[in-house]
Amino acid sequence: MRLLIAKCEVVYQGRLGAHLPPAIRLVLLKADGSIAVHSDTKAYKPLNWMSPPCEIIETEEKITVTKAKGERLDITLHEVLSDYRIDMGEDPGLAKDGVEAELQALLRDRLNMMEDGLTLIRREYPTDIGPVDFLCRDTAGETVVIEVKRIGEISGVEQLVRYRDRLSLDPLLAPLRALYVATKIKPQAKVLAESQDIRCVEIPLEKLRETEGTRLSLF
Amino acid sequence: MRLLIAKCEVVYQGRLGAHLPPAIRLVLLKADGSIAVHSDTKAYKPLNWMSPPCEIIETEEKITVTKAKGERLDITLHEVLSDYRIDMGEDPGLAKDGVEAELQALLRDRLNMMEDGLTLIRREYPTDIGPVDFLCRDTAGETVVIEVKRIGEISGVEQLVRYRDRLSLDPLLAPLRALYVATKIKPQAKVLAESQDIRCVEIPLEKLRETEGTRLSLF
DNA sequence: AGGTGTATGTCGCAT
DNA sequence: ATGCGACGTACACCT
Repeated sequence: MRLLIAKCEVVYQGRLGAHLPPAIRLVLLKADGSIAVHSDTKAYKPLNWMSPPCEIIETEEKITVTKAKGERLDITLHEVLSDYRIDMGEDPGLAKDGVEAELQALLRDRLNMMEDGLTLIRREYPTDIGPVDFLCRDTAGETVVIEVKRIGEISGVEQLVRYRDRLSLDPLLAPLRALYVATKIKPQAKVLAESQDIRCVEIPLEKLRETEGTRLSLF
Repeated sequence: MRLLIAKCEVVYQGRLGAHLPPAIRLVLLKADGSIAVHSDTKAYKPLNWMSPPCEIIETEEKITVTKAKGERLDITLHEVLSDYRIDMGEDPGLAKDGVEAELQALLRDRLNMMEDGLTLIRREYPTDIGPVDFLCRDTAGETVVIEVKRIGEISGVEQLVRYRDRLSLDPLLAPLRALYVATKIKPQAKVLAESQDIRCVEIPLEKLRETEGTRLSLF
């Protein structure tokens, strides 16, 4: 990694055009071939950047970065205040939990936490407007379309309505109803869901984790 | 701005959980009160971060960051390799040339590229759920509700459906139909649009730029 | 390579 | 505060 602190001017031309007047900034050149220009504001976001693969050409007073599709970043260095390099070695990487993928994996083995007696027809059931998280059958033999979200917001309800409408065109799946599952569902999303005859189920992550899965409990 | 390079271990608990095993990383503390942990990969994204407002408490071997809503970032410093501070002064900020705005401006003078014989009733026609990009009349005297997007995705279709539903309540505007215009429209959005009787028109940006506007050609 | 959905998305702006 | 749309969204995952 290379940390270059300099008074510089930046021009980006690509998906849009952008210009940065001269000021002192941090230019961050990573080992992955990326480059980013940071000011002392904007939290974690750089003012300008280019992600790999890109070509970085450097002279005494200019860094020119180009990408395949005609994108271009020009950094004019007016004064270099510091130029520091360090070898960081390999990064062991990041472990995450609590994302939608984990939720789905947990729920797959705990279908009964969403509703008693559900059996799985298919996970990621494909439709031509996108995949349904879970397609299940209930004890009465009705098909249940399920959308899972980490945080249940309005847009998720709309997504679910689309899936239900789309699948209701298929006579093999009728009759059909929908279920909205999230660790937390926002009040307005609940209102919208209920107005669309969609049942909401909130399952806190801790509760999911502390229980054994249905599948496991069979053995 | 402060650039801290250290062998460190990071734990984030908040909207999700994340853990970083010990390794050499860059800890970036900005004047805006933000903090970000960067590795030598991942292009412009930090591995972990916290944006302001947040409270940063530092001891010899630990940085603890907390936010109002129970978010928490713990950085354990095993070995500090470098600790550099610099005053960057005010940043003059970023000037951008928008693309969405340009697209609309170009189309306004080229209504016939969306559909032959359109006349403009109003741009940014106001409704109580937001402004319609273009409201036009066609050769048959029908009102046409138009939504313009740079990239045509499903959510744009939904937006357009809401506008059409809303405006169809106004007897002065009936009969009414909708048109979805974008430089590129995604397949799933097309499917949804057509199922809602919405016509899709794709107009590449280059094509827009190379043509003269209708308005101009009148003179 | 292109399409789709997720994100600790973030960032504005309007309500 | 919440909702909604835009972003050079970036990014992983799939065909």
